[in-house]
This record gives sequence, C-alpha cells and structure tokens, in this order.
Amino acid sequence: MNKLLTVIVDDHPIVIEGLKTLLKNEDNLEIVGGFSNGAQLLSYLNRNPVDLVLLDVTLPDIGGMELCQMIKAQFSATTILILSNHTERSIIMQTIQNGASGYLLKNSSLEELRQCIAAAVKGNICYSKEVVEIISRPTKNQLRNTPQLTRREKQILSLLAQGKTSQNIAQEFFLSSLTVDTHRRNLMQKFEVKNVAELIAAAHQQQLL
Amino acid sequence: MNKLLTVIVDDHPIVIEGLKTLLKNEDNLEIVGGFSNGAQLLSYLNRNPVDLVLLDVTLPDIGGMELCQMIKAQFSATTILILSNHTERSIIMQTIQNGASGYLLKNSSLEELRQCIAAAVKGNICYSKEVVEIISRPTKNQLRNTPQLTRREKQILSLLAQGKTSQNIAQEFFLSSLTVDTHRRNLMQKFEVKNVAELIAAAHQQQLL
DNA sequence: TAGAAAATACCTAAAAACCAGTAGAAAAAA
DNA sequence: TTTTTTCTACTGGTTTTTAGGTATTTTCTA
Repeated sequence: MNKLLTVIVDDHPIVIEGLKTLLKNEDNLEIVGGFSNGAQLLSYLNRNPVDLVLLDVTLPDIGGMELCQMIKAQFSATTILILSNHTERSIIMQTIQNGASGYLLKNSSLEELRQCIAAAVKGNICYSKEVVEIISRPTKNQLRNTPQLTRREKQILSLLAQGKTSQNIAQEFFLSSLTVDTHRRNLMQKFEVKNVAELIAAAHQQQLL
Repeated sequence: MNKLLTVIVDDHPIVIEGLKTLLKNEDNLEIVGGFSNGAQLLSYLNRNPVDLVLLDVTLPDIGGMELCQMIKAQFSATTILILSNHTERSIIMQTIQNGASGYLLKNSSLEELRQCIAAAVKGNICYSKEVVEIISRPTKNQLRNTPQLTRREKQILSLLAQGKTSQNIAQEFFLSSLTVDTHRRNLMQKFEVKNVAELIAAAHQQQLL
C-alpha cells in the first residue's frame, strides 16, 4: 500500500514542525508539505495529489470552514482532518458538515491522532476524546433559560422570520396590526433583545425556528 | 490486556447471533451477553462488569435514547456503540448527545465495526462511512443557493445579527451610516429577502452565522 | 369560580429601516 | 494595464419598527 500523502496547514510554523516530527516515523504516511495559509494549500493541491489534509480552522487568509468546502468541492478524494484549539461546539459541528472527517484538539496524543487518521482515511468520522466531551456537553442554549412563549407568540415569531411585517401578520391572523406590535414587543422583551434581527438570531440559536 | 467484555442489545435475535458469529474470532473482545430489550440489559449491568454495549435504538420496552442516558448515568465507564438502521440525521445526532460513542448502520463491514470499536473504547467517537454521508448531506443542499458575500457584507451581517443598528455599525467601522445602509440593501438583495428578520433567518439556515 | 395569564387593541412620537436610484474611489482580478 | 468588483457615500422620500404607556376581553387553571 502506498503511503498517505499528507499536508499540514497551520498558521503557526511551530505546529507544522511539531507535527512533522511527530509523524515522521509513521510508516503509513508521508508529510509532503506544510503551509501557513489557505491560498498556499489550494495552489499545492492544484499541482499535486494529496490524500490527507491536517487543517487548522484559524488561518490568516481564509476561514477553515470555507477552505473545507473548497477542498471537498474540487478534490473530493482528499480527506480532511481538523486540528484546532477551538473548543466551541458549533464550530466543531460545522466542520463536519463542511466535509471534514474528524476533529482533534492540538493537545491530542499521537495515539489519538493515529486513531483518527486511520478512521478518516477509511471514510469514517472520528472525534478525539476531548472533543467528545465538548459535543456531549449540553449546549449553552439548554443551560440558558429559554423564554417561555405563548402560542400566538410562536406563530408571530415564525412569520417574522419569514420577513412578514406586522401588517402582513395582522391580516393573516385577522388581527389589528397594533396587536401584532404588542406581541412583537413582548417577544423582544422575553428574549431580552433590541430588535427583530437579534430576535431571530436568538430564536434560531435556541432552536425555536 | 484483558478482553473487552461486550454485550449486544437488539430486538432481533438474528442480529444478535450474526454479530456474535462475526465477532467470535476477534481476539480483543469477548461477547458475554445478548439481550433483546433494555430491562434485561440493565439487570445484567447491575450484576456484571461490561466494557462495551452494542446497542440498537429501537427496542420493545424503552427507547434507545433513554437507555443510553441511563447506562451512562449509572455505568459511566461503559462504552456505548449504536448499531442501527435508522438513517435520520436528527436521531444520529441525538445518540451522541446522550452519551453514545459512535453510530453504525447494520450493513457496515466488519472492518468498519472493528475501526469504530477501537476508536470508541479509547474514548473517541466514530461514525461509519454511510453515517458520515447522512450527516453531511443536508448541508450540501443548503450550499447550492448560498450567496457569495464580500468581506464587508459578512462583517455587517454578523453585527446585524447582534441587533446593531446601521448607525451602530457605521460607528464601529468608521463609516457613514448611509454606506452601511447600502451594504444592508445589497445583502438583502443577495439573499432575496425583504427585511433583516428574513435576512438573519436565511443566513442562519445557511450556517453563515 | 376567582385570579392569573394570554390575547386583544389603542395612543403618540421618535427612530430606524426600506426603496430606488446615482456615482466616485479603491482594490482586486484578468 | 485594463476591467471588474467592492467599498464608499449621497439624495429624497415612504414605510415600518420601536419605546413609552394603558386597558378590555378571553382563556386557562388552581
């Protein structure tokens, strides 16, 4: 079996070197490049075959998410493994949806890295132990008390998210637009927000839409 | 190293037998039990040490989700791997939330099963290839009509979601509020929406926030 | 069945958002 | 270097939202 052609992308050269050293003795993979930004990576990918990309999500030129998408769109055979210090749940989940095959924190052991690489190149997804803890932790939303909405408020919230004005909504429900205004105001009060934009964002974060 | 004490829980006896046969020759694990419902499993767990549970989510007496939680609450050292035919995205995500260390479809290969067991007992999470596809699928659809945003537009979109007014944003970026208005208008045009409320909702659905 | 919660509706006035254009400067791409 | 895109800013007008309130009726529910 051929060795896995592997590249490392990280804005810290130290991390690149560290990984190179760590993986030097792996007999099933070969580090063929280390890049400090997304543009360099894409340029390399256009010229050379690559099996595996070890990718940091914070890069100077382009977000790791977009980069993920771009790599997957153009080089679908290439496996992406995220190696990051980001411990936010939403970020982790997003990377997977953008085509990454796993997520590890930078303090992962070589053993974990091996494990995840093995799973990833076989097409599976693998999260390291620390990442598992983050994922299983209840989301912020669940900790934060989600406001208790009445039936009407939910209806109106949903129509607001569809871009309807108070008047539109009033017509739809055979109400006075003034009534809708009141509901709208109560909604904003319950969510402790200043305007509809923030209202919709908050509602979305709490999975109410 | 001791063998992994493994139990199988599935309401189809055939599946239990099949798995037993399949895993009989694995030298790192030993099947110590096969149960067709949750009560039997819990009763066994109370009397015997178990390292790994291969669990189906559809059981006659109790939902796999609840069972997962109960196992993890009482026997936190026990690893749970879901083995199911459910292909709904939300169910898969939920099992992880409830403490499972992985998810495989029943048509997975022995190789995949091995891979996931290995990852799971080390504390990682592992999804089989088919499951990966399910997880990544819905977003691909969403990505189709994702508008291409400029850097400024992204910045402004993000501040809008925080409930900032055009004037607030203008101050933050040392711009005229009229400029921010223009960006805001362009954003709405790109997303084909009528106002910020819908804009935020659309952006959220496309994971741009 | 009384009291609480929810839904309804109104007033005023300021603030902000939205519409439909135009247009120069700066930056990026070809 | 030329072309295109992005960012910037404006005019002028309309619509909608937001921020204070208050108040009656309906619907739960304890």
